[in-house]
Amino acid sequence: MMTSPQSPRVAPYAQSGTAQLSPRAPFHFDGTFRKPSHLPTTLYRWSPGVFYQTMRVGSKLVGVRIRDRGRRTAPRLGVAMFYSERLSAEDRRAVLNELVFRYALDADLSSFRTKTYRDEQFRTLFRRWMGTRASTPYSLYELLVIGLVLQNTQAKRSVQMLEALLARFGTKVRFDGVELDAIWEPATLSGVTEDELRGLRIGYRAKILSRFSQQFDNHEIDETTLRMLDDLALRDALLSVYGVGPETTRILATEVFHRHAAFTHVAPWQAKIYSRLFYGKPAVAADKILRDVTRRFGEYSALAVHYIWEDLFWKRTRRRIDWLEAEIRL
DNA sequence: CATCAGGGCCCTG
DNA sequence: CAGGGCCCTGAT
Repeated sequence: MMTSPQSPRVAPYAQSGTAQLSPRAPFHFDGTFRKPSHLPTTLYRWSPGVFYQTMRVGSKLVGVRIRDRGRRTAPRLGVAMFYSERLSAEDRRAVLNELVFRYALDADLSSFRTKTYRDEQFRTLFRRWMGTRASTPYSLYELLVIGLVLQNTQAKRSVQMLEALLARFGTKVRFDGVELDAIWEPATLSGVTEDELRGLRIGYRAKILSRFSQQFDNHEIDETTLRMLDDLALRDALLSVYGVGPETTRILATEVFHRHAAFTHVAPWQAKIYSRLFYGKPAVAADKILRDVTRRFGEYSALAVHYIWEDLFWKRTRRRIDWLEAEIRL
């Protein structure tokens, strides 16, 4: 068994560029940057109107602060970038372009809005969150790592596995008074054996992590290429990755690739929750839920469900929801 | 103490 | 196409 050295800690970054972004209206800042149903990690930090994360641009690991500088109908984001040295104009541009993609800042939600505002059951909820993007701060590789530690366990152990991996392979980054962890690059794991990974208590996931990391490293999996595929081809490509099944594919397609129709899978524990939300009863079959939601929201089924799901978990942050606690076990 | 299920997926029959 | 097994951990 190996010992786990502390993750490298880079010297505090200085501010190295600012910019403004203008998302297409409507844009909901907190709905987009805070996802209360997601695994809480040390990889980002949210508080109302402010979001911190890191982002890799080439070999550079850049700190990013995003602030709400507008309104829902006239959105504007103040972006500050932090790095150990001055960032080139090209690097700054790359960060901004990546933010536009990761948060779908130019998404046109007008027909989604029209459709959902006609939904009798949830129109108030859709009004409350309109402008929220189905998004994630993570790259494909990073969300794959998160998805991996989420598999076949409960949130507590997922956090523990992620912490162990970050302590061994991650980087700590300090900027603007915050300290965040950053996920390693795929190449970092190239010389690492499966047994060594198992030593971090990630179990059978070691094999999966090794395999897809290597595929990223040798560009067999390439996020930029995948972005250009149509929904079906993307789904096939993701499903073909060893260790990636229907649930992880749904998450990646929706949140990394913004495929708003990607409501393609309902896990049993989720079915119980949707049953309550949509039908007001405890146990509607997953395939019925899938059919009904698809018929109801069509090409926006994944985005619509995202609003409804996150709204529930927002409520949970404010007051205990007994029936929900029984289903999720954190 | 032993047993079991968990925010999933692979593999076998 | 259904169901057992997988690493490990905390709950029972």
